[in-house]
Amino acid sequence: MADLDQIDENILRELVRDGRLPNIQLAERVGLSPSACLRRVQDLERRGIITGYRATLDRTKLGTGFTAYIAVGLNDHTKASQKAFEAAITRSPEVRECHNITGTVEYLLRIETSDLAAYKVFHTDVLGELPQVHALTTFVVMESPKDERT
Amino acid sequence: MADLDQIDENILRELVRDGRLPNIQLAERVGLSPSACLRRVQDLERRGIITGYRATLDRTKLGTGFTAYIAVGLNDHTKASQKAFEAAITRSPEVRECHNITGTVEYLLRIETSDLAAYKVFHTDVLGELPQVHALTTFVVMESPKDERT
DNA sequence: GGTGAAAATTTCAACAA
DNA sequence: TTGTTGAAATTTTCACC
Repeated sequence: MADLDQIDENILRELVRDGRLPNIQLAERVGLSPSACLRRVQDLERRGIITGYRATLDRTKLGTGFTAYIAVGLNDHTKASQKAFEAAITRSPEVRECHNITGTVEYLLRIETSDLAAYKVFHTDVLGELPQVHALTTFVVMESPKDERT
Repeated sequence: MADLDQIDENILRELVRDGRLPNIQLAERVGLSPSACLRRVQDLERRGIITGYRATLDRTKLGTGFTAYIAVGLNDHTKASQKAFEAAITRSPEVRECHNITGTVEYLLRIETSDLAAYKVFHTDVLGELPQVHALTTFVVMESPKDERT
């Protein structure tokens, strides 16, 4: 699986916190020379443990300030229904995440749109039109006190 | 609000895709000189549009293969309760996201732990001990057919 | 894992459109 | 205001110990 020592874990923690931390400073924080540190980082990348680096944006300052989660219940639990639903979901850019969950409903979706009006269009014209969908419960995100989505 | 031109949007798109893209290459892709490009990136950072950079990890290769969402209802809706709850949540590394939502409950949390046993410990010993918490509903993530968390 | 040096990049002051 | 040039400061990278 992984097999990481304490230093590797420290490296990951620092890079998740700041993906642009200069290798020199990273080395200092984890107690290695820059070259040894770089070698470890490159190893972590090569092994697929670090999958990439991303800038994180404040989406409220861009157009896409509206976020909601939707719990979706399907009419039945057949594989065919699930596949059809997932296929439709995958095509919709408003859907940023789709999780198949345990519980009273089958799916939890994260939706991002420019505003409530755009959300309503998606809710009605896209989700409302899917024959597999039985119940929709919307939770509008008002604030995110913590958000460490990677 | 934002007021971004096409070049800014291109910069953001590239940096979300690869937060470590060297400024020289970024400049080339958006059609600017390196220094003009750097100035724009620094502006975007200063204006809070770029909020940071993160390494993204393959968590299945680490120990943290268990993911669940929890809907949390509080006893009351006072600001004090919310602040106390959010403070406790922020300290817990298992909590990767905390969203304040509309609906029958107040919060939706995303929890990541190594396995179900660790999750149970968190559920009982951390969340169960918070005096503000009234109701907890767990949704275990079985699969994520789409996941574009940034 | 460390050292040291070459290659590459970031950064910024001065200048131009 | 926005972009460019050029050079110094910093960082990355790698062969060798």
